[in-house]
Amino acid sequence: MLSNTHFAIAVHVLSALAYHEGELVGSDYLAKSVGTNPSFLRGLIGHLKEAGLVETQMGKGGGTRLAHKPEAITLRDVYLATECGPGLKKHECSDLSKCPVQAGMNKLLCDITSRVESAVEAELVRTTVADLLAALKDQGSCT
Amino acid sequence: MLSNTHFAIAVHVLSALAYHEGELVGSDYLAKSVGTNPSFLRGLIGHLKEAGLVETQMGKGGGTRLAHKPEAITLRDVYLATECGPGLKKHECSDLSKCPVQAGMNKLLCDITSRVESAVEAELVRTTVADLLAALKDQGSCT
DNA sequence: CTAACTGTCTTCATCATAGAGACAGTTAAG
DNA sequence: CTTAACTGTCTCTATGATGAAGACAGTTAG
Repeated sequence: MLSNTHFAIAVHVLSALAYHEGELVGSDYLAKSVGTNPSFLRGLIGHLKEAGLVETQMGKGGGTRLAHKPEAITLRDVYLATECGPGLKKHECSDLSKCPVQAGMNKLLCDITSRVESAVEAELVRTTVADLLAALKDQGSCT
Repeated sequence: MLSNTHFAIAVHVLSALAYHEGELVGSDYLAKSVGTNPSFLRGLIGHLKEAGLVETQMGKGGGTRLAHKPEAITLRDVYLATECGPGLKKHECSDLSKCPVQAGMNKLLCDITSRVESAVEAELVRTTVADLLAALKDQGSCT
């Protein structure tokens, strides 16, 4: 989890949108800013939209903007929006083996993973997009 | 992070070793038990050995055993042993872009990742291999 | 009507990963 | 001493996931 590139890109996109708060930003601009291609980005933005983090408008002059104030969007939201499905690699224990350790291992790993998942979310919920933007501005990266 | 299959397999291996505590267990047996191939497993065991979690003995009758009591091995140890290097996908922001959000984003993402990393480790340190083994036995998976 | 977008599909190249086999080095047992 | 049974470490290969890129229908402002 979080190894997913999507999360990083989504954070980047949302920060960019927060920077241009209120405006509709095109996927071409965003793609260039983030360093990926518009098509891929539109797919990702679709997920953010499903999660209710952004709004899009089609047609000429269309684009994407935040659906809420930057203060109201936490990185946990971004994480849940991008980390589609239960992130855990299943590791499918084949139940064929006779090893006694085998049988219950899957359940155990699931438990561990979900506890870790919770810990990750608990950490991420502490940061909002507004925090990121403030940090960026503090760094003086705005020329 | 934790998306790594290695972690799950390592947990499985260490549980198996804990079950056979004291004995030297061969990589063939372990591979069959865990459901992977001996060669790959020997590589993984090499990492666990480097991390001081297990001891190996070469030659006839050789194999692997835990280097410490199961109570003394936490999942954090396993995590650090298997998750080689800084698990974060870099996402290499190209500094060519003019977008003001661009420049400081990398550093920000690194900060976030390392905080998440700490949270993960803090959760994992709460569970030991002994806990896993006890849970497995409780489940009655030992026939 | 046209230009400028999004949303969605398909195709392609790339890369990480694990499976598998091979082989030298090591050790116990006879 | 010889043999058998291991580990440690290669290499090769098949597979799957991933993102880049392009195409195109649908939508909307002017």
